[in-house]
Amino acid sequence: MLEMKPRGVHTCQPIMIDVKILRENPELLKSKIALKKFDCDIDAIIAFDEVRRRAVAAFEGARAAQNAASKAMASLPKNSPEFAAKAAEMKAVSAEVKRLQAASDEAEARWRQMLMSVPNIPDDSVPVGRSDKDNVTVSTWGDISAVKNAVAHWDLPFFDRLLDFKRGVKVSGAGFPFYVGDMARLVRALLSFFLEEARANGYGELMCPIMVNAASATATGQLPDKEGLMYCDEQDGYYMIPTAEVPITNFYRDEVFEESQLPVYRCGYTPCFRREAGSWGKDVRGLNRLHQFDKVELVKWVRPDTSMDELESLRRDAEGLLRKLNLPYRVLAICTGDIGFPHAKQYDLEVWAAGQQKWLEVSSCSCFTDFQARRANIRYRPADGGKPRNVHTLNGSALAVPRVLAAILENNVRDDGKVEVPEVLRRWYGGETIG
RNA sequence: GGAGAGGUGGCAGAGUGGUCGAAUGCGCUGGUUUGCUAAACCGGUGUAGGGACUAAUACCCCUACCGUGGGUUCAAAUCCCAUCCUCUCCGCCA
Repeated sequence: MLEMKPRGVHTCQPIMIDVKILRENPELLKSKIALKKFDCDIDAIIAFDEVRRRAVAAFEGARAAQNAASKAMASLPKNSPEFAAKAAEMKAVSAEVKRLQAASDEAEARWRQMLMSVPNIPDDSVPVGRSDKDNVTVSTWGDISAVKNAVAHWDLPFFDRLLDFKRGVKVSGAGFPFYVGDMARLVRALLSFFLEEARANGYGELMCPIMVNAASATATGQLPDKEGLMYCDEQDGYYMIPTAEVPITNFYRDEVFEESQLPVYRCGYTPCFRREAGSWGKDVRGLNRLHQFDKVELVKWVRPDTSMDELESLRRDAEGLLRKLNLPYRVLAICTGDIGFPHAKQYDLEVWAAGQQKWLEVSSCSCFTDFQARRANIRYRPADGGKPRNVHTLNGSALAVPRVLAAILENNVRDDGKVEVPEVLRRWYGGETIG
């Protein structure tokens, strides 16, 4: 593990799940979590909660006594023998309090660490399953049999000219291609289209830092376990973002909304960086899997009772892009065994790449309920004036550029070998074909 | 990169070892007064954890929190060290 210089303020509430559920309904929690693929010993955590509470109570009791004695001392004359005697007597008490405090702190730290290992509870509507084989196709759009002249995008005659992987390797390394000329313009057109659609759907745009501190990466769940996913700058303690979800979600870290402000929608375009060590070997060709790619991300902060509806509308917002691009796609409801650690529910959108005869994931729309909001300490104050509660957060790609680009290139080959650029992009692209 | 100043409650801003979770002002909020509004006056107004009691995330008790982490001390907002951040000046720079 890397030793990183700490950066940014530490969020002081890294409690991953609602402790109440843990205490009051452990069996339910256990059964729900068992549906996911993560190891997590709820019984051990509950048992340790008792240990922790005893340690905390012991320390706090001792500290209370010490504080009381201290207050009494404050009113004694400083040079009096009583004062000296009391001070001497309190030395032993002080040492004991320190010992109890250390024990309490240690228990607290270990407990938090244990809670970190508890994944989010899958929503009841999530299909039960063990692996990606059990994901459920909930809808399909477009006619994949209507595609003519389909070619894998890397076999297109202009591929090497407009997508320069070779020079990318020279300049950076594998997985860092250059988009050249018209292709660069097409990427820009896609990004403009995605952002304008997001704006029309009510998402306020952010241009984000693409390097973040450890506190941010922890809040969205990349740390502590997945640092291998990210490139990082050890010298200054920065991480290259794997998705705009990280800076955008952290935009409101440690903040409290008024209930009347919710829901809040934001979007942002960023390059995304993925080390993805060890995952190579398949999808190595072309645009399917890159170390750097461009993506527009949508993020929502919503009232808890609305989050599942918000997930549906988020998904529709992402789907709308594929429809307007006229690209066939399907929607998968990710099953309990394949769903991510912080996810309560997740849909993946997969576009049909006719040349490869493959479905490529271009979006993942997820509801995290209050899981990320707890880590990131994002709350709202209820309109009735009650205590602040955690919001629910959601996010979805809309969309990831390279695979959408691959699908456009593979599905729209004309008889003359050029690729027809979707109508909705021409406003920015400034032409009808590429190639 | 160099020099200096500073980080305190929603905001402004006191506080340099002991009833300080923290003066005061503003804001917000409840009330009194008042043709209405305003003013004036009185009161309330942070978060988290633990305990007790509960229908309760309400009341009560305790603990912690004055950027963050550590140290000194019987006792730390206050002293020491480290660190992050902000501001001003200089340098460098798209």
